[in-house]
Amino acid sequence: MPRRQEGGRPGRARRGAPRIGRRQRNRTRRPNRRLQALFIRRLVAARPSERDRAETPRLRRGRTRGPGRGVVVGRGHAARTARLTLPAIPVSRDSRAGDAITSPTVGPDGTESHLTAAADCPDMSRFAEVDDQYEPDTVESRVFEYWDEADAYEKAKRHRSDGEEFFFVDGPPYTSGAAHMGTTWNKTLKDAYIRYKRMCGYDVTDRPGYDMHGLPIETKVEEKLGFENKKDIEAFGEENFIDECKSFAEEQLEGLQSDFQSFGVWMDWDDPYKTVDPEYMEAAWWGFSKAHDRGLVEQGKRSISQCPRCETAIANNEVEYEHVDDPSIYVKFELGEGEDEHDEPSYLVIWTTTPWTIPANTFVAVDPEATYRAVAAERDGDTEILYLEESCVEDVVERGGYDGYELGEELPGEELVGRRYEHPLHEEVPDAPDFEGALEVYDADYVEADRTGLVHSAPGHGEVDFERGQELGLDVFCPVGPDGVFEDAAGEYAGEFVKDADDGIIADLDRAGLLLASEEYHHDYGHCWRCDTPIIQMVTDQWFITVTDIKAELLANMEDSEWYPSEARDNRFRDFIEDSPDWNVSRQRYWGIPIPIWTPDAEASDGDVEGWDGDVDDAIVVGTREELAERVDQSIDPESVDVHKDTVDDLTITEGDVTYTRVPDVFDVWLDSSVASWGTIGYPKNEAAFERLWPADLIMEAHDQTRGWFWSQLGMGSAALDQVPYKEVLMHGWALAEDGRKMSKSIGNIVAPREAIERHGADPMRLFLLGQNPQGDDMRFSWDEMENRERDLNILWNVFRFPLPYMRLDGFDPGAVTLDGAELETVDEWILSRLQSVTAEMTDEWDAYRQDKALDALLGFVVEDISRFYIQVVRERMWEEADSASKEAAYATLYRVLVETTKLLAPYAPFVSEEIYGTLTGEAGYDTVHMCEWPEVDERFRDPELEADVGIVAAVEEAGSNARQQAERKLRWPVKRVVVAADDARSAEAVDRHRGLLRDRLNAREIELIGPDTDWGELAYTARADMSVLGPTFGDEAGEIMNAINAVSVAEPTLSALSAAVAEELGRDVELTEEMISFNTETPAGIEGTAFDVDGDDRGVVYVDTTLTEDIESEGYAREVVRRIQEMRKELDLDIEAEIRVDLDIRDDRVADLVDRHRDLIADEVRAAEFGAVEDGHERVWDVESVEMDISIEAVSER
RNA sequence: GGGCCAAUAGCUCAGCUAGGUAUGAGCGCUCGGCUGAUAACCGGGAGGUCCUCGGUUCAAAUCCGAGUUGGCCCA
Repeated sequence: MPRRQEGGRPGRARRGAPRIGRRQRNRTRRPNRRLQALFIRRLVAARPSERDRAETPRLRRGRTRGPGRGVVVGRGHAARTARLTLPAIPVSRDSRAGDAITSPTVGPDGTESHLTAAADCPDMSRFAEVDDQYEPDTVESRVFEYWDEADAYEKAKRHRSDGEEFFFVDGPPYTSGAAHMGTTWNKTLKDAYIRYKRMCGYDVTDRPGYDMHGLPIETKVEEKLGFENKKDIEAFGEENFIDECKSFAEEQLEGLQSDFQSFGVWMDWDDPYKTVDPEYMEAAWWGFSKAHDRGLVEQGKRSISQCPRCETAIANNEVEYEHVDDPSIYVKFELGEGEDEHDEPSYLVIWTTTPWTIPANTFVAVDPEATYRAVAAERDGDTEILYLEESCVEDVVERGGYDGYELGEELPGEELVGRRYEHPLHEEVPDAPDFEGALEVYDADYVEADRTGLVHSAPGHGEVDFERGQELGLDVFCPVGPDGVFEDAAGEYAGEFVKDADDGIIADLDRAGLLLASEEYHHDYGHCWRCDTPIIQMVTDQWFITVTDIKAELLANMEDSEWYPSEARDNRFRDFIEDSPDWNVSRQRYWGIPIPIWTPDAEASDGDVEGWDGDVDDAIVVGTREELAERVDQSIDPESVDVHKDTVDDLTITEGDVTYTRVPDVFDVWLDSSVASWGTIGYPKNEAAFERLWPADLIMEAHDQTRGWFWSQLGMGSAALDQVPYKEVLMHGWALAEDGRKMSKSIGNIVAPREAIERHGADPMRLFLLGQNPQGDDMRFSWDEMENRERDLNILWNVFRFPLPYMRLDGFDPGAVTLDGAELETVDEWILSRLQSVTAEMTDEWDAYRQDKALDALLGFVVEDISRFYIQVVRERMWEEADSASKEAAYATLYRVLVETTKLLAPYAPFVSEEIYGTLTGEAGYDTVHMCEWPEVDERFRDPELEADVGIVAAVEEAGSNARQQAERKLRWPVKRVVVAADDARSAEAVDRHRGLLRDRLNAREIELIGPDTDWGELAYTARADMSVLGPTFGDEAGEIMNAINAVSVAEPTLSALSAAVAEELGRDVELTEEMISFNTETPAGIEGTAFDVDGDDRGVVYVDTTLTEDIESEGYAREVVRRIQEMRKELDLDIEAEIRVDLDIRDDRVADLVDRHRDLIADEVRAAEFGAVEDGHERVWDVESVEMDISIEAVSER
């Protein structure tokens, strides 16, 4: 398969070129002895021209080491460079070259022909030497470069261009700051699922998006330019300011783009959708105009959160709550004459933390159901009547510093309703509400029996006050301007910033004798999320999409989307929809999509025209740039016009006598992203794509988007198209810091993805992130876990590089030596079956959006099955020098397993997968592993019975190792026999079938099997109680009986024997049944035994007979000697093939004699040319099983 | 202040929907083994108030209630 057939640039394609940029290592790589032997043997036969090439690996040994980690050149990677120089073999997209191993071809010369000498192999780059150690950064650098050279992303994408389309929509991150761990998790998930879907054959839409408008950027730019408020912006000029915002947003975008690319996200980085592009802005206009067509747009007064610095409404979810100290005042509102029976002055007592809202007080609210008391409170001989909710009386009187009080009449809240009172600040604020209906007590459902039980209500400010005021038909009085400064209507307070006016208001109330108590209150108060200014509630004119009118539709549409996890949709999301108010989409700012509404303007019109009366039917809502160009008085080009505020504000529309001017507001930035599902495909301009793709197949974001993007899309989609714009939602959590709290600057616990990549690499970071449950739960960041993932990949790396030297030397050709022709052995069949099971499990998990569980299965397979079992068992077969069917089968099996594993890993760790895949497949594979098909289960290799067998055998082996250790018999010493007492036929069967395997693994001379129906002599038995049976039967006594059953031991495993023993233990008889107990065997003396279990179920016992015989001792000691000599060879840093002379002095004649019997074995293993006196060699005295051995060695060549 | 979610070994988490001895998993730690993948691999061991307090039950990590801490959302 071609990889950039124009080849490498000069000078970089030489095989064996010095490698730079690798970490310094102490160890040097030594070719192993068998490899040396092979070389020597083959060199003899090789022609001179071939010899040069065959020697290449030797030359590499002295390779230059580069500087430390971090400086990466990566040109020297043998696989890559070789690939680049080789002639290209064109491969059509359908040729499925990567699957050659599944559709085997037989070599032209029959099965023997593939084992050619390395020098003859045309494709030696395959199975090329790789780094000893997995180093993420060098792998990643090489792969980045390779992707670039090979156009890997484009190829992978093009490869699926005929596939079924899958419309993924990227939720656009906001372009401020750099990528943090949460965004990183999000993008990594997206990347993984896109890769997975591609591997499954889909043509996936992968256009990334960026949210680039809005107040956050405005405030950053204001900061940069040193602006204080809107007046500075006006002085600077709107156009200039918008330009600044645009370039700032673009700058931020670049930072994000490179961050996302740094951890291998493959999206269409050359063509992201940007909410600031005219084409995208048009999508918002279009959606809004559709909502207008349905009558869902209106202008109206609403109580909103206003940032007085930014001078705009901000969304509730843009309000951040912070701890602050505010005034906490109790104020007496004097009842009017004749409003009650008392002669003393009477007051309604209210409590507030916002004294500045008192000028706008319009009514007092009570709970009609609650009980109120008239309280005669006395101070300095004066008595006054206070009306309070009864549970609040004591507290208020105490705060008021009264000398004493008497409880007067008791009355339900509804009896207070209708009473009139005087405005407490009517002197300071002459315009204060006193209109019809004002200054009265009303009932309201927001009243609680808290503080005083009476609530000061100002419909010009508070949200609930406003709503109740509307219901009651009360006028709205709000004497505050958008900048938070009191206007003229505020009387004496005019010109003062509201918060600054608090003290004066409190003083005035005090002077009027209306201040009952004044304290400080520590609580959470809303602040502007951008500039940290305390927000104020006030009523202003805003534009709304009246989503409350289509609430039923929203709920019904919501049901059309599938959520993972599903509870999120049915709880949080539904709740939010049900409670959501109309959507305020207007902002009184600059950097946003201008609201496309033009209203009749008396001043701009010729002749006698009235201005707009607020009826939205009289307004013009423009839906597209085309329409704009057609309707406006000025001449503009719809293709090129930028529709930002500075441009469109100058455009007018004239129809008949009436000239319309644009409403100056811009959209709430949440509206921008709400149209992403059609904005990203260029709708309304690009209708074809919309028809084909919309709605989105999948979106995935964190749970904060329930109230954000999940909601805004549903609202906008429903308003514009009466449909939910997405089919599936994967809702993940937040990235928390190691301490379990959210990452935040103030706490200083932020971990940037860059830091994680530097410390452990992008693949390990991705593995960590993708190993987290993606459904709803928050993720707890952990350096430890990331290190573990790096270690997992290191194991994979070792597994992958282990067979390479052998395959390379033998010229293994996976195209010729296939599984179908191979004489598979049991372990081969087993690992292939495991591969099928893991593939099946992973596919299920991916499809259920639990890629984390799929990853667990994969890593378990790599670590447990391949590394700890298969490789261990198969090593000897690979060491064989001669060609053999067994070796071929091992090669073919391991090759298949590794390639498939790499594919399964590809969505998680795209870098290391690429390198492994490239090295394994060479020219025969796809240009990138990410073009591969997701592995399918090959039923031919699936053998659940065999998997169960080996599971049992592995359990027996583990137990055997345990028993060996208890007997203090090292694996180096053979044991006479291993007895397996199987509890069930299935276990016996498995052991019987795999005796040979067990014998090897346990270094036993013999495996003896005791079937389930046979007792083995000299065994005692213990019982284990089943609490689920004991509990219901014995109730209170169950625990005690359980302990007794577990404690006793009997000679035979029968109920009667046990009953007797338990009765004795307990001191009384209990009636036991078979169901209550299960018997376990107990180790007899002299022989060590350990129970083995499969998935927690005991299946039998393994006994290791460690009786020594001369034969065993002889081999055991000999191997001890070998081991010591090998150790000493290492200490001398001898080459593997270097021959030595050994001087062996064993200070025990019997042992010396035993060892001597294995002289040949020792000589062979340690490459001893001779035994004899060593005078000036390396000498050590060892203690082997309490026998002193004096060993000296020296290299013979040194003499 | 309200809604939703979480809390289990030093770390990251299973187990909780259908209550039944926490032989929990991986990693880490520790002791031992292996030593031709060796910064790999294998075995043993230590390590838990299952956040707290109540309740239901013969029996609660699991079900119920209250609280604590953390997270998200909303005020």
